Amino acid sequence: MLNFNQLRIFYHVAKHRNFTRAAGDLFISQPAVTAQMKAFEAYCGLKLFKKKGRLNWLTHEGETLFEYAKKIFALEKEIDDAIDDMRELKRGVLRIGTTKAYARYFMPLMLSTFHNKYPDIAIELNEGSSLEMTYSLLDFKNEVAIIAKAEDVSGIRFIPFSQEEMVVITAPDHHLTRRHAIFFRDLADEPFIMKDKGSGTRKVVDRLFAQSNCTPHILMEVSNAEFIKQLVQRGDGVSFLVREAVAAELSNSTLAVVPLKGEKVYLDVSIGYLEDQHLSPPAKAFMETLEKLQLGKEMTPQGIGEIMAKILSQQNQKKQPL
Amino acid sequence: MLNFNQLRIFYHVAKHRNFTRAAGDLFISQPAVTAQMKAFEAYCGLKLFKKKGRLNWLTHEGETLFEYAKKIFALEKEIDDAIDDMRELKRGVLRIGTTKAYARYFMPLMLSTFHNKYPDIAIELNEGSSLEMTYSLLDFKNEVAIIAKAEDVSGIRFIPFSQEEMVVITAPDHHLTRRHAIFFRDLADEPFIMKDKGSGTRKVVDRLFAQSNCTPHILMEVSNAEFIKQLVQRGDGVSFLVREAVAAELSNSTLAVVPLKGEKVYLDVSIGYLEDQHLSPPAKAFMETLEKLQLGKEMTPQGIGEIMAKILSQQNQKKQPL
DNA sequence: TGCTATCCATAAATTATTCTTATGGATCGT
DNA sequence: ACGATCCATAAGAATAATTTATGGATAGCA
Repeated sequence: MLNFNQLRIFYHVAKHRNFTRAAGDLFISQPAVTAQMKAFEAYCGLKLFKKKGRLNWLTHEGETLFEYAKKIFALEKEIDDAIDDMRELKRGVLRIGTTKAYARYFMPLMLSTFHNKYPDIAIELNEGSSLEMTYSLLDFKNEVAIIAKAEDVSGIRFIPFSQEEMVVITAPDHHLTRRHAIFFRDLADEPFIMKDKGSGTRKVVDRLFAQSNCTPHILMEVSNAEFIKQLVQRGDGVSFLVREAVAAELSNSTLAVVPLKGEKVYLDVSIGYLEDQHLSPPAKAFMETLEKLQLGKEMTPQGIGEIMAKILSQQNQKKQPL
Repeated sequence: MLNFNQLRIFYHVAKHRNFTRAAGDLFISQPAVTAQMKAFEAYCGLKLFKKKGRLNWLTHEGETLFEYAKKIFALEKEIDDAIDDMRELKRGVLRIGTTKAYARYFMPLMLSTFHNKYPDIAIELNEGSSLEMTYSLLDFKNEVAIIAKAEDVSGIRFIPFSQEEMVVITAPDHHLTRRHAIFFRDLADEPFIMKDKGSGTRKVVDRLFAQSNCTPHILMEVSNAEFIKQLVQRGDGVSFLVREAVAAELSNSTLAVVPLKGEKVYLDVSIGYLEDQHLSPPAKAFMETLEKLQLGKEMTPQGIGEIMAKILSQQNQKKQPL
């Protein structure tokens, strides 16, 4: 088996055609070089040097090996650089999983913040239901998941990130739209467009119906929030979604929100990652970035809207001093 | 400094995604692998593996390093192959120096014999005067020189290879041509075409004139034997050359030979190489090839003509059993 | 020609590295 | 729950690499 230590010493000897200077390069003593070169020639079964007086030449065989050694140690430098880059976040991949809604509504800003700070880290954003994304952590497809914590899964740690207000949505001309505020149980009387199983939204809705001791009249079970919005808009039924997801429709009044009596309902958004796995440097950096966004987090629920505002103000602060 | 031992172990671990099998590959114990991988991760400052139960995965960083490791160890294999090839004479260079006359008259056959036996060794044939070729050994331009031993040079060993008969050449219609035999001193009366200094032929001629107590009447001093032959052919003078060099002209009678009274004169052809330098495998193989050609060498002078005949008969012997 | 500086070789001792043995803990399939 | 598989840990052993000290050879220089 080729001894790379000997090859390295050979490389320096060949470079200088001088044992003593090679020793200097490598911060070892000259006899060490002599010994290793003797061993290397013995391993090869070839004479690699010719000595004329105090001049040192390479044999043709030595020259051949020198060419290879150059390639090897050029590659070694590449490797060392790659290691440094990965450690210093000048290279790497951040694999995040999230739901379609999150991907659409607030991951872009979140990721652009991260990308601003670590421009050399490639971002891989995967979408799926909260549950799918939770499992994607377990088989290492993603390192971080930004999802509604659907249920406790052993091995995964969730830390709360934001709380999204959830609202009853109706068509603008829906009969409920005229009401000032309703009870959640009132929704049991309406055709309800239900989000698919596996989503955090569904979990909240199920819980609320259960707490209200009634069962929804489910018109349809849909995974795609965009589709839900269209159905509601057509007046086929009502639904219950994260406010942020209908922000555009509310501002142009294609959808309406009916206030609920009592406390506001929130969807807890968490950041999940594997409990006893080290996070990769990019993932660690991402988590730190997120933590900073929450630095001034008050006790009051904080939605992505406020977080986004914070991000934007931070970016402005950064730009001003320049 | 990157530890190639660790990289090698990492490479095998990554290949199998299994520490124990890597240990098996390398004929070391599994704890050795564990220890080295721990050290390697510490060196990199990066987690390289993820472990899920008994399954082992590479992190993205690990995958990146694995790609590099593959390149490194592919190169290592190339190096090992190159070393083997060079040792087994499947690769290499034979650098020979010789005189123009030799290069023309008998190196081709000699080298084709060698090339037959070692088809993968490249042959580099350099030409120059005997003296130049002797010095070319000293500065490592050539490893072996086939020349007339011009003079003792410290550090170079000469071993006799062949003895070439030297003959007086004249134009077919020259007045000497009619003589049955002449004394060497008779040549002092003729315009003599002298070979240049530094050649073995010149040395013999000088010696013979000195022994005959006379000085030649030098018409011209020429380095090129072909030119000498032309001058002699024109009848401008006589000269004294190796018989083998004028074989073609003798057979078609464009030149004539005048026999010398007394013993025949020979030019000693030697093989020179550096005394205390190891010969490269190709050079060693070449020397052995030459030695075999002389195996049945008798005490009588043996010229290249006889050696060539021997080579040819050996080649024929080889061909017949097939 | 001898002096000196440079450079490589050698030998013995030391230090560093790598590996082994022995053992234990975790996981997974049956 | 049991055995098989696989990795981790620790202590000691084996191996490899290096150092120090010294000597010999060569070449430049006085």
